[in-house]
Formats: sequence, structure tokens, C-alpha cells
Amino acid sequence: MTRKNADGGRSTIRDVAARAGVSAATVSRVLGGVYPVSATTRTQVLRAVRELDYVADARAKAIAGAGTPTLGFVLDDITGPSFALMAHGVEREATRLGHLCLVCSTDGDAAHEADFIETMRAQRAAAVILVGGGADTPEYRSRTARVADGLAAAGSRLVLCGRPPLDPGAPVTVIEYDNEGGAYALCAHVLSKGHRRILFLGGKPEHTTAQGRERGYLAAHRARGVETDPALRLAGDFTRDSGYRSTRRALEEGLDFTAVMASTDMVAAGALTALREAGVSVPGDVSLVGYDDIPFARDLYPPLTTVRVPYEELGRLAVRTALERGRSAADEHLLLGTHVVVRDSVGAVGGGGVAPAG
Amino acid sequence: MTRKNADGGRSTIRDVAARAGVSAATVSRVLGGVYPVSATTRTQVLRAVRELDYVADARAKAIAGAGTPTLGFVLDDITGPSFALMAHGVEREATRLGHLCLVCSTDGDAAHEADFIETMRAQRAAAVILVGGGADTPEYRSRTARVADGLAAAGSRLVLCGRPPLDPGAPVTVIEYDNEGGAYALCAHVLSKGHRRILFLGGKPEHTTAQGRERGYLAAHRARGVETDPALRLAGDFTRDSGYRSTRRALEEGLDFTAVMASTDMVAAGALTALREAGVSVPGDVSLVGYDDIPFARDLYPPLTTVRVPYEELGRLAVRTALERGRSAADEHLLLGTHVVVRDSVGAVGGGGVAPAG
DNA sequence: GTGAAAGCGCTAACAC
DNA sequence: GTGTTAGCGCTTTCAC
Repeated sequence: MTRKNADGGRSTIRDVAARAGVSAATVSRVLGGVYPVSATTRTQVLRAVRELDYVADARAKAIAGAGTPTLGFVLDDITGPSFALMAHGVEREATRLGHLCLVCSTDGDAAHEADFIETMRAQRAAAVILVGGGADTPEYRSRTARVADGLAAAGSRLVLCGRPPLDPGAPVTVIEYDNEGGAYALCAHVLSKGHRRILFLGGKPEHTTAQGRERGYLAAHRARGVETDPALRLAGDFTRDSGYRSTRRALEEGLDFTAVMASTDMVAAGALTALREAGVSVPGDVSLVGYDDIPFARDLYPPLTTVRVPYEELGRLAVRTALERGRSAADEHLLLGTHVVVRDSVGAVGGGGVAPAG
Repeated sequence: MTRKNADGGRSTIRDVAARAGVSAATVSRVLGGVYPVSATTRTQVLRAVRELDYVADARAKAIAGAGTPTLGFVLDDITGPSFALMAHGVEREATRLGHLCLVCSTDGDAAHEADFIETMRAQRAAAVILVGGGADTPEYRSRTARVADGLAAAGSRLVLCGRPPLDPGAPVTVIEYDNEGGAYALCAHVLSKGHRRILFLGGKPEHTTAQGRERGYLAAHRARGVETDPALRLAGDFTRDSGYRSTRRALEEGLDFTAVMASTDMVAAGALTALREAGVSVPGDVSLVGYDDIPFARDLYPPLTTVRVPYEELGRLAVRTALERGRSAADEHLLLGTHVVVRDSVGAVGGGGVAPAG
């Protein structure tokens, strides 16, 4: 059994050097790879490394100038399928590019988020990626701009993913996907089937992602010249439970609608269960659509018509953009397209809806 | 606007010291918190820190002896709902305990996993947590034991979560949940409804989690004195697609069964869709059960009867055990219980099954 | 209470 | 080729 040096602690480069009968610098060189070293020395050093089971301290390397660059990734909730997908993309791309990736899920807690960003700064992260909508308040803008400045001044970079963009000039990279466009197309599809009273299950009113999707809903109606009923737009959040509760309440209150457009597939899942429990058939009585196209969407019954968002791709892109961006401090802004994927949860109107017409 | 020191780079403790007109040691002390410093000095230092927007380099701190401890978390696929849940638990508990958490998803690639563990060692992580089953081969045991030794020698610790345990004596903490027991109870439930030909959708044959669940399936049959048909046990993996494909094939081949027991909720989701596409009603014609109780399970139609595994709790526990363990190098072994949650996907036999009775 | 100096584990000139 | 000497940015004796 290979044992460590006497004190049982980790061994240092000097221990290796001593055992191999060379200087620390030499050890560093053979481990470094490219520097010319004589074959015999190299062999000896390598043997010592093996015998001591030596692994260089990454922090020390980092501080000395070498070292693996790091990257921070912050999301609301790693448990949400769409963000998990993104996390996957981020993680893959980061390691592909030789970066370490620190992940933090904040549970929507702003303080936690701030803490983590600070930590990333302390780690001298090459970039920190923030994902997930949020409120676009003046406080948000100034706070985030400050963060962006701080990061930029430290040679790092802030990437906003699906988040409210900042005022022009702020040193951030923002990558968005088209919430309004996707929702517009989706809603147009539903309208084209003859639906005129579409229940919209939104998110938190101040949440920009939710807003974008709602704008799409509204715009599609406007384009078709059909009026929207404010009573049909319900706030909530992006969870399954929110969809369930809102739908239940809508049903109990006797709201009149023939379709529901959920702001998220998770919300749609909850809505579907609520509908089913109430004996409402989908899409027979009521049609249903979601947003995100999470893997599960097609296993729902009926398979859910929804909007595909390229989350994993988004994650990869965020990393690549943040890391490979030219040295320009200019802010960049990317908008990824989305498209609706039609499955079986939308039917032509006529089946009835849930309430007696007018 | 607060600007950095001249070169635009990050400022160091010396920059702060200079600006505050004190020594670096003093800055370190006021930032450290507890050391006695005069009120005026403290104020000045703090002001300098603010003006310079100074954030101490975590790597340098770490190397100097202070610094935030780190913890590594490795999983197959962060996209899988159950592991995402665990990741959440791990992440929460780690930050609660003041640890940084590095997450890596390996996509089942052993080399990637080895790399990451090496990285964690280089980061001098306090512990590394490995989750997800795998093959319990001699190679696995010796390789992992070596890793455990290396980590232990470096003052760190390996935690195996739902992974094949090592030979006794290896310095690891293993936390398992009861696959066999859960599967046994679940299968017993299905059998109690009169089912006698239950299709088992397993995982990779060498995968210990899959094996445990299969053992439970077998044991439940044995306990009831019902014979099992090997043709009814299909291998696959833990994905939704695998469940879909296997079920489809079983149907095409005219396999005779009245229930399907999927080794995972994801697999069950795929199976459900395949069944539905074939016009087989669940649970009318065929009953279906899963394993994991992922959040989505109840939004499937019919709501899925499954086994609840406390994944998030598991993650928290892994962190706590790894970090708060006494200084004893003894190996620990925890086994978490599971329980079946009955929903509506199992019916009494009689509806028929999918093939003409023998 | 505060500063000077040593040192954490490593890399990178700069000699020879 | 290889060793010596400086650092990297921080903390922590040890003096004063």
C-alpha cells in the first residue's frame, strides 16, 4: 500500500522533489508537461508522484498563475426540468472547455444569489451565468449593473440568461429565448382551432418570462381581432402546484373557457390533473398547451402541445459566449428562437368547454 | 463610479492597505472579523474596501489556511428528476454548512468521473459524494477503494450514495436506500390485486440499483408462491425512451402480461405512452407501477403508483454524514427506507391483459 | 493595536 | 537540463 509522508497529510511538491532527488521546480516542470526534462529525471519524478499519490493543489496553482479557470452558474431551482437541462448544457460545455463549474440553486432567494455571486468573485471565476426570469425593477437593474461592473472590473463577466436585460452599456452578455414569439405562435395555433376563450395561467406578474409569454398571448388575440377577457388571465408561479390550484379555482368559479394556455409545461401538468379530476376531458372539452417542451411533455395524456425552448443549447451557448468572447467589453445580446411542437392536447372548438355558453 | 486600481485588474489586500494607510495584516484582521482592531482603523479599512470594491481571493485564503471548504458532488445525469432532487438536497445542505459545492454530471462516463474526482482532490475537497448505481465489478471495487484511500489519506472522504458498497474496511461512507425492500412491497401490492404475469422493465443487468429492484420483484413472487417467467424480465436503462421501446417490443412480440413494473418512473412514463399508443388501457387492461416517486408521477394518467425514495433528504444526509462525521476513519453504512405510494395505475386483474390467455 | 516577516504550495523568470 | 530565487495573495506568528 502506498502511504503518504509521515504526518498523514497530503504531500507537497517538495515531498515529491525530495523523494525524487530533484528540485521542486523540476517536479513542476515534468508535471507541467511541455518543458524539456531529461528522460531519467522524468521517470524518477513520476515514480515519486505515484508512490506518494501526489496531486497538486489546484488553489496554489491558481494563485501562482496556472490553474483551471472556473465558472459559476446560478439558477432558481435545479429541480425544475428546464433549468436542469440548461445546467446540463452549461456543465458539459464548461468541462469541454476545460473549466470547472460551480452550480448554485438559490430557491429564488435574492440574498442567497448575492452571496453566491460574491463567492464566485472570490474564486476569480471567469464568468458567472445567471438564469431564470425575475422582476425587472429599478432595484434589479441597478443592483445587477453593479454586479456586472464589479465582475467586469475584476476581469470576469456576467451572463444573463432568460433574464431581464440591463440598460445598454452595462458590461453583460444577455442571451434570451423568444418568450413572446413562442407564445404568440402557440396562441395563434389555439385560436386557429376556433377557441375564443383561452384561460392564461401566468406566472408572477413581475416575472419577465411570464410577462413575455403573456404578451404573446395578448398579441395573438389582437392579431386575430379577438378580444381578451382580463378575468381569464390568472397569476401564479411556474410550479406544477400553481397550475393545479389555479385551474381548480377557475373551475370552481365557473369561469368560461374552452382552452388553457399554461405558461410552463409544469403548470400545464398541474392544470391537466385538475381538469381530469373535475371530469373535464382534454382536449374533448378543453384544450391545453404548455411551454418549454420538457421531456415529460410527450408522456402526459394527451401528449402536450407546447413550445420548444432549446435549453441545453442555451446553456452551452451561454458558456461559449462568456468564455470565447473577444476581449471587447461591449455588451452582447442574443435572442434564440423557439417553435411550437404540436401534439394532441389541442382540439377544435365545439366539444363544449367547461361552462354553459354565456 | 468606484474604480479599481490603475491597471484595471482586481485589487489586492495591499491595495486596500495602502489606501487605508495601514498594513496588509491589519486589513486581514478587520476582514477576519474577530481580532481586536481600533474603531477608527476598522472604519478606514472598510471604506477602502468599499471604494476599491475589494473581494479577497478565496484561493489565496484557502492556501493560507483560512478559506471555505469545498465539497464535490458527482452524478450520472443532472437531467434525471430523481438525481436533480438529490443535487438540490446536497447543494442546500452544503451551503447551509458553509461549504462550496462543485457539481459534475458525468453522463455515465467513467473517465469523466475519474477526472472529476481527481479535480476534487486537487481542490482539497472536504468530501466527494458519488451517486447513482453502477456495475459492482471487481474493477469497480478496487478502483473505488483506491480512490477512497487516496481521498482519506488526503484528509478527505468518499461518500457512496445508492452505489455498490465496497469491501469492509474501505474508508467510505455509504448511504443506500432500500431498492429491494421497496420493490418487494410494490410488487406484493401488484400481486395482491391478482396479477400473475408482471412484465419487469429493468435496467442494465450489471447496474446494482436495477438488480436490487429486480430482486425485490423476484422475492415478492417467491413469497406468494407464484412462479416468474424469465421472458417477462427485460433489460434496458433508466430512461423514458428505454421504457417506451421495451414496452413496444413486448407488445409486438405478443408477450402475455397483465401488469408492468418499471424500474423507474421515467421508464414507466415511456411504458405508459407505448401502452397508450397501442390502445391498451391502464389500468383497465394492464396495470403499471414505477419507482422513485418523482414529482411528475402524479400528473401522469393514470396517476402512477410508485415507491417513494427520499432523494432530497438523501442528499442532505450525505452531506451531513460526510462533513460532521466524527474523526473516526471507520466506515459507516446507512440504509434509508422507502415506501410505496398508491395511486391509480393498478387495477384488479380481470380486465384482461394484452394477450389472449395462454 | 499594529507592523514586519515568514510561510501556505505552487510557477516562472533567471542563472549556470 | 536543472537548481535558485522570487513572487502569487493571503494569514499568522512574533515583536513592539
